[in-house]
Amino acid sequence: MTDDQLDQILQNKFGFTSFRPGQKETLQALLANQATLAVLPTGSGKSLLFQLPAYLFKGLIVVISPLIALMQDQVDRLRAQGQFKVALINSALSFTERKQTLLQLDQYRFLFISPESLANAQVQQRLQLMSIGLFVIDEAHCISQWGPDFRPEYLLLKQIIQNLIPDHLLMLTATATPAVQNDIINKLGLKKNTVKVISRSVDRPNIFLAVKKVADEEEKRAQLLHLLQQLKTSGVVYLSSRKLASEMAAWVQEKSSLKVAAYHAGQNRRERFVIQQQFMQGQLDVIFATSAFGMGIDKGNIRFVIHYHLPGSLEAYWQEIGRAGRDGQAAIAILLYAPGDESLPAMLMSHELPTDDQVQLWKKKPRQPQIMGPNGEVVAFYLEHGWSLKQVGQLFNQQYQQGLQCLYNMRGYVNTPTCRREYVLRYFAEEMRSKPENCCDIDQSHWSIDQLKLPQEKPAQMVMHDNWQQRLQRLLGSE
DNA sequence: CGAGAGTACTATAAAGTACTCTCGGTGCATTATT
Repeated sequence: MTDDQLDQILQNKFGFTSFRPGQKETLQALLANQATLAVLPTGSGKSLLFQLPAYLFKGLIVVISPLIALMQDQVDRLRAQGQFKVALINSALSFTERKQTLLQLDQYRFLFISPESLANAQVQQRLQLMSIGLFVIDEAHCISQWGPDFRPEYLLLKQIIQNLIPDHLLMLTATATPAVQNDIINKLGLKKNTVKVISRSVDRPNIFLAVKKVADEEEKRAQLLHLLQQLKTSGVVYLSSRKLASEMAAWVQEKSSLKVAAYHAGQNRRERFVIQQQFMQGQLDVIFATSAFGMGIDKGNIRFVIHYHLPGSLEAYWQEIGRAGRDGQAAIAILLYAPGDESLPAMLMSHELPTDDQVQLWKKKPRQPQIMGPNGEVVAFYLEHGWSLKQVGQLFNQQYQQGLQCLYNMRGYVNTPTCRREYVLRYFAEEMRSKPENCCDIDQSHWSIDQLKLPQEKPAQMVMHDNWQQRLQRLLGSE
């Protein structure tokens, strides 16, 4: 396959005249039969990387996706493009729908599926009978981030890939340090030198970076309100507590003329969906969110992201602030920091590893995972899937050590005496090529919000035509 | 893990000490009995 042929497919089938940076290199690596890890920032057209191969390879294209909503998005998009041979398998499907899909799987070109559904033995047996042209892991950093302690099915992918033997393997992510890249490769049982890594700069030069150090909670609150009143535009405030997200939203609603709402996993899916839609359509100015808010959010004109709490890693921080300024216009990221803020993320990642005794006890009474504390079920999962006690111990230990290191580096960002952008890029093993005019609060110690010339959005308005009920129905299934 | 709130104790009483309690993030999947 020559360059010209790729260009032609792009033009004829997708209507684009040229590839975006990184796209062609990734496709060429796949064509050269290399397992490929593409680290490309949001907006660089990652979907094309599993859509275009439908014209390059025979066989089913399996896409692993972490969120049902993401799957649904991709499926909708493909269907809108006229590609109807698209299936998805997840818990939103009824039993009969799922059975039908599995039976007719050979009529499809694409299958979107969660790692949990893929772990199902029947699904795997069915896939064994098919030839798989391309196996894609979307949001591949989840293997490293969520695999060990939160969604252990991610760590089954290694075995599943070895069983299914897909012709091609593609891992996609927007944010991964070299350490995370290696972790992904290791946890999938691949050899580092057999994987082609394609990466582009993670820099987002249109986002101004700032840290506001405050003395305590009270000052932080005041500072937040002050900032929101100055910004007067569309943005997200991230917090690490559901309760506080709701409380702060209510407080700001009362103290200002802004239209705001909270968003976290404690709300039901309907509520969350409506809030997200309202935000996307400009009916809400500010969302007070936990880390539940983000993946799959594609709103171009988010002008600011404020962190009320310290995230546990720079990767997480960079992903969260990366939701600002997607339209390329000026945006700002502000981290509020009070002494001692490290303790909340430290707590969130402290995994109480059960003792050997407790695991032995669980083995005798397998139906009582609660004897083992918070992560008992995850430990039990690994034991049931053939891990040894020692391996599980090592896995959790490694996760904990990495977490500590990440938090340490996050704190480094807060305290860095030199350019913040330089600090972040160094963390992602990049060099800074050019400094944006408005870079960060270290370079411009007398910065002000006015000077950044953030485009002003219209204040949030109520819009009556709402066209999302159908989509909601699909997301919630027959619930 | 660790901060902050609440409670019990002491035994001149008041305020300090020691303790216990509570709270804190992300999503798949939910089919079953002793």
